Amino acid sequence: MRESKRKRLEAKGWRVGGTAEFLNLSPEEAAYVELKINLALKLREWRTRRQLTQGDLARLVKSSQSRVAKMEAGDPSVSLDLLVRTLLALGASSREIARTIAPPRRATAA
Amino acid sequence: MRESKRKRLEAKGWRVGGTAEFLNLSPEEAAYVELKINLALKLREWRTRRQLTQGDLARLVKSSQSRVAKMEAGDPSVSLDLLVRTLLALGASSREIARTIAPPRRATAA
DNA sequence: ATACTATATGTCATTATAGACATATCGTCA
DNA sequence: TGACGATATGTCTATAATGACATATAGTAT
Repeated sequence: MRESKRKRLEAKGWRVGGTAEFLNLSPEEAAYVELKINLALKLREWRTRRQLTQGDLARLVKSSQSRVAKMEAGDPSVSLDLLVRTLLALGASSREIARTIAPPRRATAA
Repeated sequence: MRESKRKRLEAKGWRVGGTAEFLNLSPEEAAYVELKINLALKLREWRTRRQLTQGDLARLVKSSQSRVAKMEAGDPSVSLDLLVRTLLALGASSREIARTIAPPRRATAA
């Protein structure tokens, strides 16, 4: 991506709720990493809900356990493409992905 | 990504409404390309709305005119990452991106 | 403690995507 | 017609992301 140094740092110190504005990120950079982190969290949620190990999922999407771990960790080396493709492979719909990226106003809440 | 041959074909013959199921794509592959195409269309919409040429936008996001053209054409060589980053750079919000990926139920409609 | 299973982390060679540049195509205006 | 501005398309080298593998670190049993 653009500057992998920064990314490396970002993804290290993240905290679940209200994620990444404590570093000197431009608004759109922050939005971008938040978006990725939300997808990452959702991915783990889906995988565990479906009772799959990282290895299982890796086989399912023809990747590797380590890459799945990195996806779920929001590692800067994983692309949106891979995250989205993997979520789709897990059965997520476009709408569910959209909701993950940004919940609609007044969501019914799970 | 996975099979660039296919992708090459996909992105060629696309039609705006109800996009890509006329090729032998798996459901999730289809969802993935639809998602990209929707973002591509939105990108052009935002750029033209803001009265920017592809060259202007390219400078804005430190890319090149040709890459912007490819983004808007849904070229398989452009990543979700680039599309999303560019939309964010144009001022789109996560919610707007989410709505582009999948409109919420019963949208108020523009 | 050891052994086993799941997950995390680091590295590497291969592959995909990047920006850049040339050039073709299109539209419009003189 | 030709010239100009915008967009499209093809190709290049450089860079980033990929799967694979090794290995470290939980966690949970016995």
